[in-house]
Amino acid sequence: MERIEALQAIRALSQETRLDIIRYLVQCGEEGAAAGQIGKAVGASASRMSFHLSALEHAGLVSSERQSRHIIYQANFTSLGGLISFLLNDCCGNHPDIAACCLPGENCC
Amino acid sequence: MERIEALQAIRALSQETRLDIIRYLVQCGEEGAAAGQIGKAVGASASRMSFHLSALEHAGLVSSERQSRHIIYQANFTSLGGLISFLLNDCCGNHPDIAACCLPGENCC
DNA sequence: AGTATATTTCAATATTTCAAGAATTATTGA
DNA sequence: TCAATAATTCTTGAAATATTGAAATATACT
Repeated sequence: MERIEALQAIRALSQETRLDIIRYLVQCGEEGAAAGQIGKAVGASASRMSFHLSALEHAGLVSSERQSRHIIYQANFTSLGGLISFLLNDCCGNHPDIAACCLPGENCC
Repeated sequence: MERIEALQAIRALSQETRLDIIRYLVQCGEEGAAAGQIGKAVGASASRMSFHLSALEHAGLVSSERQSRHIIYQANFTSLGGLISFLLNDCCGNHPDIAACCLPGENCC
């Protein structure tokens, strides 16, 4: 993930409700969850959910798919992994305190 | 790192100049760099630097120390590592796409 | 067609954040 | 003490962001 893309992902995560949405969607895994269900989980109104989910989708951190009346959102694990790799490599590269946490030879070290 | 602390760190990183500052300070390592030197590196005025460095310090991502007329800033690698661990564990916990990047048994998996 | 459900869109408002420049503080050395 | 350097603080205004509630859209069911 490149600097600008990473910045957009970080911006998207930098808001409490949106961070909670991601944390919840990660727990939901591949199955994802409907907007209303996520809203209940994080305690936000429908219009707020729509606003924040759209921001997350725009940043590439979630994807969506309509299923009848519901719109199902899923965490984008590839993007999340890319963001973490950016922070590890480009942003914190090679510092022992941080690199110790990764496998050598993997894309994140 | 806990949720609120992580959120503050993410907010601090969510601005282009501040992200550049961290990237530069990480390159500088333990030695750190003076505010003016960082400002030259990232192309920001003195008052902007002061504003952004103070935000980063408040979030715990950098520390500072006066050395004669200069104030030397250093990246806080412990905090950066904590943020990455938070994203890996709490935020993206156990998903294979992401967990594959870490050592099993380490604090981040 | 009519009603209920799920979600998005829109407009208004409030809040936060950023940038620019002037003024201020701290330190050093002549 | 005075001048120079380094950095911070303060003020102002502009821009971006978040919240609320009402209205609109899409889908499903009867």
